[in-house]
Amino acid sequence: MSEQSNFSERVWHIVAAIPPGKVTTYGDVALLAGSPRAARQVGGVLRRLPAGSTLPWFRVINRHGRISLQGDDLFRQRDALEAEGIEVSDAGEIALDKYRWEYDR
DNA sequence: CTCATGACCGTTA
DNA sequence: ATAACGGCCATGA
Repeated sequence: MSEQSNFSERVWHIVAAIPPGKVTTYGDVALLAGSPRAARQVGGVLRRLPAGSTLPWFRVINRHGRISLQGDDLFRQRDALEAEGIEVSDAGEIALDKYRWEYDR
């Protein structure tokens, strides 16, 4: 009965399920949301999150294991990840092999 | 309805 | 390793 009506809602549910200390990619979220080619739109959804949202948007990075954001947003995402034990280089690189979230079920 | 945008990705060089 | 290019497609104006 939990049929999600639209892409944005599916993205919200998936991102909300990423456990602390883990990350996933835009492409993986798109895949789980049922639109394998809509990785770009995942970023669009996260960019338009309502102010005050508690969604852990910072646990989504790109396929290279790098933070896609620039400038101040890059620093904020890096700090949020480091705060839960994820190692991030100054350039914004994360070891996907080590921190990638495996969705099962 | 059309059009522009873009927190992406795979391929190619 | 980096960079350019084209395709992709949900969203908002």
